Amino acid sequence: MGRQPCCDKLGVKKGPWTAEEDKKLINFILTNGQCCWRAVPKLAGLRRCGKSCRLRWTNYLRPDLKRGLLTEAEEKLVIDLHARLGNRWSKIAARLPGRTDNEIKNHWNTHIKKKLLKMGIDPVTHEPFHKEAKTEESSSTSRPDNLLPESGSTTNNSSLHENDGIVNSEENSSSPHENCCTDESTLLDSICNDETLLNSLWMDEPPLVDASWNNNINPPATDDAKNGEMGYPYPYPLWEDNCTWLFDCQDFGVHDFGFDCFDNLEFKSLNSLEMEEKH
DNA sequence: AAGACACGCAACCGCTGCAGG
DNA sequence: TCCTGCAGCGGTTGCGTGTCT
Repeated sequence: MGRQPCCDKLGVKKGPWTAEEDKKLINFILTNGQCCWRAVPKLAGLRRCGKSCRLRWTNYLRPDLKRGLLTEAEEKLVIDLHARLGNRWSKIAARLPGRTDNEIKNHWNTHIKKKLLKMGIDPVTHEPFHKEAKTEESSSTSRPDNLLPESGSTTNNSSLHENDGIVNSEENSSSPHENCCTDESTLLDSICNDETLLNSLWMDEPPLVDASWNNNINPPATDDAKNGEMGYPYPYPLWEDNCTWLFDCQDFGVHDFGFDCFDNLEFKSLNSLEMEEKH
């Protein structure tokens, strides 16, 4: 329908971001918050597509991001969530504070998929291959785990819990986890038997960590948020806790950017300034 | 030491869903 | 109700880096 491209293709830069571009984007978002992404490149003085800016921010520059490989616990959680949600990486990422959908997707494709294949588990259905072959013969009754109902149908969480092939104790007797890896099964079981966690997993609400960012870098105020919503074992990433990334200069010299202003006090005042501006 | 290959990650592309007019 | 524009999502690609021969 002649829809405009998301950005003016002419003069829009592609490829890896430079430190200078990162600096501009960070500066802009820290002072203005996340507004209309389409307008960001212009306002921030970047020759980038708004989409590209959003991706760069959410996947790389966001200060609440955890860096480094997924922990074993996170990996297990990803596996479990994938069994329930399928390739809905953003939903999965929403349950893993500090992790991005892209990161999880990459990790899945490069690590977890291979692991599962090695274990003889189909990474798509989370069923052991031999079992899958069996069930395909009498397929009408079986349902791949990744075809679970949309999260809108969360009215009967307990029944889901009981009936889900992954957690079903009956199913566990012939589960891939037991066959292939007791460590995996132990942890998965512990996750799956955690009613609170499971219920929360079926809720369609993202954890507060994301909400905080939707609210433009303001740290959560509630104790719930600090303790980790839904009883998550993960420490809730606070802005103050995570701003250290700026000083780590992990991939570029933040100090070279003139970001020395980013000490805790400055962050706090910055936050309060933003709050004032909004009111 | 150097070339080939494999791997992992960042970024892009195209599609979808949603909100506003 | 339809159309349009936007943000967001998931699949895919390409490049940088590490490892092997």
